Amino acid sequence: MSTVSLPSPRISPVRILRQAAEAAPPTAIKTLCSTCHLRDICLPSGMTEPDVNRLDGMMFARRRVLAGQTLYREGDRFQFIYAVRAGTLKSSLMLADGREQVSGFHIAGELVGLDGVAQGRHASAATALEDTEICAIPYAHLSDMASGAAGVHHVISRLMSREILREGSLMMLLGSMNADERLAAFLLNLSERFGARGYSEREFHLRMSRAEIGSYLGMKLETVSRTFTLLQQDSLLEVDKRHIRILDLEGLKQRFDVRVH
Amino acid sequence: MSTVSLPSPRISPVRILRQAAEAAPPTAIKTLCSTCHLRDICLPSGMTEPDVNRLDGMMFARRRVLAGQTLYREGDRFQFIYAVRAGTLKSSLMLADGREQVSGFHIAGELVGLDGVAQGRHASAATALEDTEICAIPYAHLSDMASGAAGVHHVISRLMSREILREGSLMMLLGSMNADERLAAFLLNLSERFGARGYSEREFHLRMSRAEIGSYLGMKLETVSRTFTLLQQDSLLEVDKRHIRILDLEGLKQRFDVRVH
DNA sequence: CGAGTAGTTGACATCTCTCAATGCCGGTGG
DNA sequence: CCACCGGCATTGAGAGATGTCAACTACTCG
Repeated sequence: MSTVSLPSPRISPVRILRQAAEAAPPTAIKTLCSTCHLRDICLPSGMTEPDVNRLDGMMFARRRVLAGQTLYREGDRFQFIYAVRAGTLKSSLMLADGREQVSGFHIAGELVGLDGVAQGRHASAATALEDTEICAIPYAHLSDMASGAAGVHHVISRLMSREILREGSLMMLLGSMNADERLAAFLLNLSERFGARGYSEREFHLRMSRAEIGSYLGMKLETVSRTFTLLQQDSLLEVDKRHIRILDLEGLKQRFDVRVH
Repeated sequence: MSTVSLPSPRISPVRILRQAAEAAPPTAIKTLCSTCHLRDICLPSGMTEPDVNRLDGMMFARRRVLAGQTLYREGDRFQFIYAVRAGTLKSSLMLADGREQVSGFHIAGELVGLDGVAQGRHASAATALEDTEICAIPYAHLSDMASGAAGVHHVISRLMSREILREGSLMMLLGSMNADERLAAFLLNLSERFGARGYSEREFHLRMSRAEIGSYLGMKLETVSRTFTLLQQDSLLEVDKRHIRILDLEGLKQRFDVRVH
């Protein structure tokens, strides 16, 4: 059993997925940003106090999404963006031949669903990788609020721009790195995000399968697996299934700086 | 000599780049969105008339960027977003070993520079691939205007979200397609963008080198070249250096739908 | 005319994918 | 309690794709 880190230790990993089951309706629980333990890294980050109070006025509905359930699917009408309170989600596109392309992973304090703004429909699907809890933020309200408060508008814009940056760096990764550089970059990115949330940077539990990592990084699951053992042989990591311990953070950085310096 | 299409036929391709030369200071010429020939596909697209009039009030400065010159560089302070009036730009990141990673190409009617919103500095550089003309749009003013006009705010958000989508689909491309599928997808994407601007969908002149295409698509320039000849052998294209004629648009689509159906 | 840049092509090396076998774990049913 | 099964991960061997290095051409510029 993993002794490890990461969101919501109280959510039992035993509770298991029934693959297709639809997400439960919103519960009645409402949430205030100003008292949330994630307030400094989530939506309200960078807002002035009056703006955060305005957010509080919206009383976001909290919702649980069990492992394997979807929060929204490709083509669904876009109404909410979602803040992850605890747990992990993946974003993915279904290719018509049935395979999926994973386009991102989202952990506590991150926002999901911004891809819907352009067309009023979600361009990707979001699926929980473990039992997960989110806040549903009605985009229309947020948007209205933004036109009254420059600060809020700016925060939304920054969030979206950050998303652009995130994808830009992934592109770089896919475009010009080989397998071990990609995996190193991926692990370092996760490590950093965990660190920023107060979890261990050096030891964590992956919530995604080898296939999902592979899809995200543009390689096959076997290559992911081989690359894990390679990094382990080089004494950079200890890997036990999904449990990861980084032995040599610097070495890992160099591994992926080979190309980028 | 290419008889071909694409922006600004009046700009002579002969005028040549002095690689490092800095962009000229803004000229005094100002521009109105409401009378611009690109108004339906550029920034004002989707805005109400009063909102467009407000844009007119800002009188965007027009500016010329000669081939090879940069509009902004990685790390530059973010002040403007730029609308391409005529010509072609590329966005790219410099990897520290000196190589560049191209992250996008931009033609008339498209916007460049949104990547700066997140951090107040540009995360990429923009370089003209031919003599190019742009409108400089002061982001702060636009942003101010947005907090007064919900429509403007929404337009900005949509633009940014569209950028996210664009990158998302590129990721898919890099992640799960092989060389000929990538090149086919790239050409179809260009074809579509040209078509939407009233240029020929089937015949155009590439403004970027094989190396730039390769960087963008995550492959080496030799592979790009080989793949061009492959598509030509399959009678899907006629290629003469940068002059492209698509012989079989449907065939090309199938080529890249192999995976996506 | 000589030098430099861009593109094409060939031969070979390297990497990743594909296919297949195996091991491990947890859950289920006899 | 044990046998069996399904899902996930690991590993090996060989095939296939792309990268690397190098030669050659065409074209432009000075």
